[in-house]
Amino acid sequence: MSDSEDLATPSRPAVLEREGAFADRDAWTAAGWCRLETALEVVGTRSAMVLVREVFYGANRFDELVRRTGLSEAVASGRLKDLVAHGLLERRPYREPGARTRDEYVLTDLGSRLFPVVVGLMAWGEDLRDDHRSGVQLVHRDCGAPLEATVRCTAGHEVALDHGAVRIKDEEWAGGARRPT
Amino acid sequence: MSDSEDLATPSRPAVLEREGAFADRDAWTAAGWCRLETALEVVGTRSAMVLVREVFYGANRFDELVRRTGLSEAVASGRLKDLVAHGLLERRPYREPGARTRDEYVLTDLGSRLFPVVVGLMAWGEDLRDDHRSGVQLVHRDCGAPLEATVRCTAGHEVALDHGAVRIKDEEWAGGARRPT
DNA sequence: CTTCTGACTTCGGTCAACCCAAGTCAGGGT
DNA sequence: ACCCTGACTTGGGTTGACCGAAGTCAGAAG
Repeated sequence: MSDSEDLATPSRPAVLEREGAFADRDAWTAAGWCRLETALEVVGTRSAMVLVREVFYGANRFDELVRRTGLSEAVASGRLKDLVAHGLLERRPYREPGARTRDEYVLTDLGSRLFPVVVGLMAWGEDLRDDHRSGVQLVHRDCGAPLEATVRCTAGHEVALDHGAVRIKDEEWAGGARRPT
Repeated sequence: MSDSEDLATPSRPAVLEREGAFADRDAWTAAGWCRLETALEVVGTRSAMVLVREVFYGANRFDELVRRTGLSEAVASGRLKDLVAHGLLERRPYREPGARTRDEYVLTDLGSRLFPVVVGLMAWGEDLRDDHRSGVQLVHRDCGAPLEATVRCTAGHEVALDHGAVRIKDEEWAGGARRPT
């Protein structure tokens, strides 16, 4: 399809292909539908992300999380509540010898599934600054090579951007509603 | 209960191992160092993310981006400027027959490297809502299977959370500074 | 019982991220 | 020359994300 205008001709970077109803540029707005926004409501803030990061790094206690994230206690406290409420973290009691029992925050399964996102953002942050030398690095424990996030399909193929496609999940069902939340 | 103070024993979810100077919980604060924060300064807002998403979906023009993201023109305009300034997007002129030349926004290489992050967030958003039926779906164009983001090392091994480690990239160099930002 | 300490909560206050509505501005069409 | 349209910009206002400092509160130590 020679795009009516000549705009498809010059080296245009690869993007996702639109399939089905999604192909019609105006029939659909991903606005309220895309789960990206759902995700961002929970982890779209700096405080949420750095807290999650620190939990990945093995910090679990309130004071440790506050100190290592640099957040204020108020924000840390509030955000931790959110993260627990949304099921990313779980509060569980612990007790140091000679101290009263307290709660620590540990990753749930849902929380740990953010791993690719965290890795992806860190890797991209390096690209952004073009700084692959300073800062903190994630590596494979076994072989020492740095980590990166990749995209693949559930069938196991690695998928580059120009081999991906977007579509509406359940067109039948969605067709009726035709409206974001 | 056995898990009063022997807090490492009970089923504790996997996290990253801390290596080198990073092993000392107090010697280091990732605060200003972690590139996660660098990344979030640029794409940490909802507006930035949804714009990037729409560009991945093949929207390039201002009005289209505004309409499909649901952002106000003012926010879209400002954010697009940021994204161009940071090198995620590139402005390039186009012209429809019988209209004056305008600019459209296309992904740069840097921008397209956010692909795993976008996929990861979308997949995680589904887990969060436990809704794998409605909304928009990314699939492998060739085989139709849904996409997911995974973590692996540059040597090609797939890396689960409990096989990853954190460390300071250049301890020699960083040791002198010992301070964020 | 009192003290101490870690984990919060509450209280101002700032700044950034949005919104809607109403301009402005540039260039092709007529 | 004038109009129209798409791409912004500006203005006014709300909300949400943060901060620092000052409480509160529960329970082990003394």
